[in-house]
Amino acid sequence: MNLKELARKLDLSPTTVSRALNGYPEVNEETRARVAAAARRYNYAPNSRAIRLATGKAMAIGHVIPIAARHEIVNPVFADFIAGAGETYSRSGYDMVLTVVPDMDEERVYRELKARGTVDGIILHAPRLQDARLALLTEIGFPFVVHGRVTEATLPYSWVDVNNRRAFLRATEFLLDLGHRRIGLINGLEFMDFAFRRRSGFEQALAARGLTPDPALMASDEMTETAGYRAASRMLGLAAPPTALLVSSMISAIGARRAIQDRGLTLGRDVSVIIHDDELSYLRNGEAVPIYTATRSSVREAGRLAAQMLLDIIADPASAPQQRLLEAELIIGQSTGPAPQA
Amino acid sequence: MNLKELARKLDLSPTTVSRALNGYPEVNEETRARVAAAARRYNYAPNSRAIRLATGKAMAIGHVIPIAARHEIVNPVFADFIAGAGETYSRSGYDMVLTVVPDMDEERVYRELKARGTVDGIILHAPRLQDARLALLTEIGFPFVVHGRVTEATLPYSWVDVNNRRAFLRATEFLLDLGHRRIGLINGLEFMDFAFRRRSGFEQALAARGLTPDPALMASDEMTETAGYRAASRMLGLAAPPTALLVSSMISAIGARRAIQDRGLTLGRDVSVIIHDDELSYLRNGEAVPIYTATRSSVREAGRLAAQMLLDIIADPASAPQQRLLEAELIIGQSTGPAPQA
DNA sequence: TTGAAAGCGGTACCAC
DNA sequence: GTGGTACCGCTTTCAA
Repeated sequence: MNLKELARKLDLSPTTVSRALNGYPEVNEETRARVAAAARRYNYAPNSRAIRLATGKAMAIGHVIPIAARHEIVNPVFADFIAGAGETYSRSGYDMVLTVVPDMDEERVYRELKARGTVDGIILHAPRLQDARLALLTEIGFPFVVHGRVTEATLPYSWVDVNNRRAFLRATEFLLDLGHRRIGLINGLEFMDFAFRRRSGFEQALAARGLTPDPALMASDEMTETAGYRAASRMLGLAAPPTALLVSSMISAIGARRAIQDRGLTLGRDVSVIIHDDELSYLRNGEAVPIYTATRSSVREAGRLAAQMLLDIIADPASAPQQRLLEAELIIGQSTGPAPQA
Repeated sequence: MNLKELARKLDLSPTTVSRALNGYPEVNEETRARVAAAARRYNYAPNSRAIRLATGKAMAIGHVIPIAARHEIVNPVFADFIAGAGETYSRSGYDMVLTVVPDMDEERVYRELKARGTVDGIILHAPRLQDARLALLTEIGFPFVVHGRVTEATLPYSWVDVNNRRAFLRATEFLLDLGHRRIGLINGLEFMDFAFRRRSGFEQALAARGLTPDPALMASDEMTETAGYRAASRMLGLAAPPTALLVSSMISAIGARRAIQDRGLTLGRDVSVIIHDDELSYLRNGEAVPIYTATRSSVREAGRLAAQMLLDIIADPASAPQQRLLEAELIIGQSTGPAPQA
């Protein structure tokens, strides 16, 4: 059933039917009611391909995942962000198009996405400290919002980010307050902007107490279980091992825990662990546990916001750039961390 | 730049330009070369909205995630499947549309997806033991492939699945061979088809040795850290606690590990753990660890296959239904499991 | 308040 | 081998 057929059944013109269905004011209310009833009766739904061609809008937003960051898609942070964005889109009648691109021809993909008009705008994931995509998208005039920030950007741009620096600053301070002096940082790849910021928060907290970060107690690698295991294992094998670990992702933290176990150490006695990007709700019930920070619900909220921001910018390009910094929902449980060694 | 403009520049008709670009044989090769050059020069890319309207194809596949299974999106299994499917789509010029639907109006969503022609077909995720969506999609004639199976289906349908039953059967056998007799199963919600199959494999292995499954040693809940913690904690507190745990997801396994620790037990000495849905590559390097099973790469392959299967079915509906069962890539590490108690 | 008709940017059939 | 033209199913002036 399409518009023309429906109009014929009603003995009306397609124009009027279209107007009635789309809430135009000039339609006789009685007519509108008849049309609405018929539409329901015949299960009419407007063809989205036709609407898109006629209006020149794609009614879709692209989420582009560089394949280099493919493990990224498995990252709960990414998934939560997507879930949040999806809520916004479905409320606004937009589709969410997921594109996985081999990073060799990233530029071609973005250019084509624009030229073919598949999507109206883009959410950029996994930004680097400096990221060529900003300039490209700005140049071709493609609306976009970055999930995260690009520290070394030279152009204004829109972004939504969680305050990674502060989250790690506070977590580090917390450990310092407990008396820890040798804290290991197991971080993501630090050409990624978020990882860079996390380290900066970590170092800032140490510096504020007059401490110099020990390079041996800092690791930067993919946030996989393997990498977490290796990093933790190496640090714990040092002559002066860390008494606490600050881990940048839940996945690496699994590896870190395993490393602790393999060395015959006990979490919460020999080592405290802080996990970022994690949410263990049972910890909220007041059970004795190590400390941790959580951002997962913040990230979902970031997804909702970023999507809405992009829709707003598409509706009114003059409103760009917009920025929004969310505080990480930092939750610190009751600590059973070790008495720090002298 | 659109087709008409490009044609004008070349002093050719839109028809010829279209044919040249789309590889029709009747075009003069010299002409084709000229057209190709101009297209590149002017950065021409055909408008996908126009193509879609003209051809009546959406060139897009929908992946629908029931919001009830929203944590599902965070599940590595889901993400890997998506990543695999994405590879297939980008090779075939298809888009992947992710739709998160509140399960209240699931039916409406599917009907509209069909009526509006947003996508050419659907991949169905998170199927239940019996799932009304099969009948609905079949009735409205919407091509689809299920990621997983629907045990109590009454209609033929297409699916791609990983052999969950066998994976859990083998894992259980492995533990039995080690001498374990009290094995705890921490499973997902068993109205979900995959979870049902996993339990069935578990029970089948026990039955083959004349053992009766102990209800106290079986848990079925969401695959969250919280649930994993609770289930493991409960089982370990029994008068006759399990000497090994078989856990259905990496996330629940984190909780299970934490429960083991909280009770002062040691993994690999007091308790063995098997994780499904997990891939710990460092375990492959021969380090002494408990046992585990892995399906993650199988799942990515499943995603590739399911996408391809759907594209084939769309191209030739007569080829449906198609089915494909993949064996889980079962990896069993060197065990450090406990000597089972008498 | 309603309708006729011209697009939107391609595809594909039919002539030449 | 190339071009003319009628769609695809809507939206959106412009007239009535």
